[in-house]
Amino acid sequence: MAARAPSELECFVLGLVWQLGPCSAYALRRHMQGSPSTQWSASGGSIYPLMARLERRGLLESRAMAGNGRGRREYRISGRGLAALREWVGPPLRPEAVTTAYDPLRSRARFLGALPAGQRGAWIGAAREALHEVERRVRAWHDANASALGDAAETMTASGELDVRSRLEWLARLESARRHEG
Amino acid sequence: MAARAPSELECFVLGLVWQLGPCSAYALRRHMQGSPSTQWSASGGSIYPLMARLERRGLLESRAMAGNGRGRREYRISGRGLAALREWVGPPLRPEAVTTAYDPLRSRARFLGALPAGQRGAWIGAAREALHEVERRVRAWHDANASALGDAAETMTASGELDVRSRLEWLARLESARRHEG
DNA sequence: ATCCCCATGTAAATTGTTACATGATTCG
DNA sequence: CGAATCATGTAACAATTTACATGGGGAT
Repeated sequence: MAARAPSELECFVLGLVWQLGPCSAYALRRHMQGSPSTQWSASGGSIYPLMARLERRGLLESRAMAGNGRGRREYRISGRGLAALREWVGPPLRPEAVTTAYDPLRSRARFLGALPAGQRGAWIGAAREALHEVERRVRAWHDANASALGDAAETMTASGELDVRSRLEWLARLESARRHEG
Repeated sequence: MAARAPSELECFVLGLVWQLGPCSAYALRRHMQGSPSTQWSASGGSIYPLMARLERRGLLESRAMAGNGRGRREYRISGRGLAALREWVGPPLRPEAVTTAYDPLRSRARFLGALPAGQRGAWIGAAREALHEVERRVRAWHDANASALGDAAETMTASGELDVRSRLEWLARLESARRHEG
């Protein structure tokens, strides 16, 4: 009867509840949807059943919220929940797991050579422009949320500013590799 | 009766067939499994039905291979397949799509603060070690496959050497952000 | 009263994985 | 021949998304 290991999204939500403090499922969804660096859609179809599940397993606790809505509940992380979060974060990742599992930009860049030569530069330019747009959103989010989160490192990972910078460097290297061929 | 847009994995396989030239489904799987920068497991359960599907849709063509195995077939990309590949690669990605969609390392790093303070440095060290291991595999793969692929940029994106470098920089910045807190 | 937004929930479809089954070939 | 390996295929399962349904509250 070994309880199955929680999924990535389940642990991620657990982490968010830990980080944000007590909040409703709806507030958590809004937070995820508003963040510039989200890996999941935070759709109702995933979040509501997921949080109910986590409560049944004793990783979240909830109490009914006054005032608003249907069975509106406020969730907080339990002691067992924090332990589960640590069990998820802590163990070192295997080499296969430190490399990104799913990445549309890289997948496509890999076959850039299938495009007519004249289009490749424009493709890279458009990707850089999209990344700059993300950079702007990250800054805006950072300014709006810096106070709500903990330390600087936490804010940096939550906003995704680390990610954007890495990707811009990645793109620059790709461009320079392409340039050196003529 | 608009044919649905091919999935990411379907397009990725299309790209690989284009890049590798005519090959069997098995050879393609081996290539994917041997590559250090794979985003999919390349399991039989995904690849075989997928390539049969792509052929039914006219994006791949195949002919029976002599000699070996059951219905062993050699696939090549068709004209329509190349067009579909270009339609997938070409269009600029929206900002939401240039950011990685799924990333275990970043997900966990985001909640590093949930670990006891004394464990955080070790966690980052272990992640760096795992990335160095990937770096070694990338180099070995690069040396073994450089000749089989086209230009330098193609080899770099296929091996994932761009990715490892970016991630090591990402990790270094994370570490430095954590250090500046005490 | 009605309309719109907040908030929760459900059902179906999509996509991929794991585990297994099966057939052909090669090698001792 | 028998075992290991190459090669294809299937069936059950898991996770998430999309689209939809529903209910409560406030504003006009």
